[in-house]
Amino acid sequence: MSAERQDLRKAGLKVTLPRLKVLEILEDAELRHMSAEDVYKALLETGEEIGLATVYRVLTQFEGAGLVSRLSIDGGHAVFELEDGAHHDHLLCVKCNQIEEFVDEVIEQRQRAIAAEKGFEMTEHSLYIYGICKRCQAENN
Amino acid sequence: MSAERQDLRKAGLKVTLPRLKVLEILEDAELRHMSAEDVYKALLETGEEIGLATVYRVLTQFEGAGLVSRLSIDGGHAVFELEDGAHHDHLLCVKCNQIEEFVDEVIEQRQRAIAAEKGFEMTEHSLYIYGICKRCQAENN
DNA sequence: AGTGTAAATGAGGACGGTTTTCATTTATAT
DNA sequence: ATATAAATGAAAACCGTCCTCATTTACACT
Ligand SMILES: [Mn+2]
Ligand SMILES: [Mn+2]
Ligand SMILES: [Zn+2]
Ligand SMILES: [Zn+2]
Repeated sequence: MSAERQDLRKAGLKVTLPRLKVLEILEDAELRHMSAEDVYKALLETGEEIGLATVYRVLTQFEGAGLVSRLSIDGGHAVFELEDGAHHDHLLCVKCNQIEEFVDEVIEQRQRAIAAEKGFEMTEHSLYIYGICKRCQAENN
Repeated sequence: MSAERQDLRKAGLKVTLPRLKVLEILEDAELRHMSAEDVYKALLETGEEIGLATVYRVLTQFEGAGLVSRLSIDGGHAVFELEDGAHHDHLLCVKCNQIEEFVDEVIEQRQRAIAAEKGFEMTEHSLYIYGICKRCQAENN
């Protein structure tokens, strides 16, 4: 039994072809961060005829099961990535849409402190740094 | 000439009734953070028959003119607030949708440092802390 | 004040990403 | 194998936001 089948079973999800294929796409993709549309197109390229609605459904279920996490990018569409258990935040290039990741314990700590100061019971946070990546600076000058 | 008229003139915008009324709503509202729909409903309550499309247009123009700023809340609709020149970030209650503001220089600094480390030319950032506010903790236990 | 002109408005439709509906197919327990 | 609940695909619905275009309005110049 493949690792993907086990992952789905553990997540309490029936092992179906769409779920297996979506999981494979996410694992094999060169891009770590993919929109539902990206996943859908990648499926078409491998010859799988899976509907876009199913892709959305499966990704949402995967999120619920903790297999993937969803980024809500400023004003646009959602982006999904395989969940690896370790929290991180994102840098987004506004020119080429490339996404980089980072972790900063100082920021994490300050966030907890701010929530505490305000009497908030923090459930999560979302931090995006927007800018122009190194490559786009060089190219576009 | 009212302060609002001057503000509009300074922003290079013709002084029209919809723009004056939207500005008044934002200035007089008990809530500092309002969606386009909120503004639209507030206008209806004061008896002004201003179309929702116009509200969106005016808010977008105000944003362009630096009179208001727009928050893009996780997965939902945009929220607008009067621009006061000083950057700040937000805490959002996931129960009652109340919004609080904060400024943290340590976080601001770390963000700049991270962008620099990655070779990014930072243009902006968005930081939201989600949680349960003090009041909702007390009520909902 | 009256007039011309460009800009702004309102109504309704378009739009894009996402979700829902419902008839059909499929996975899994027995 | 069979039964049954769950999953799927196609198409339509949804929702916040933006656009189109005919009409109205603000403002500059008499
Ligand atoms: Mn990531
Ligand atoms: Mn604010
Ligand atoms: Zn780039
Ligand atoms: Zn609350």
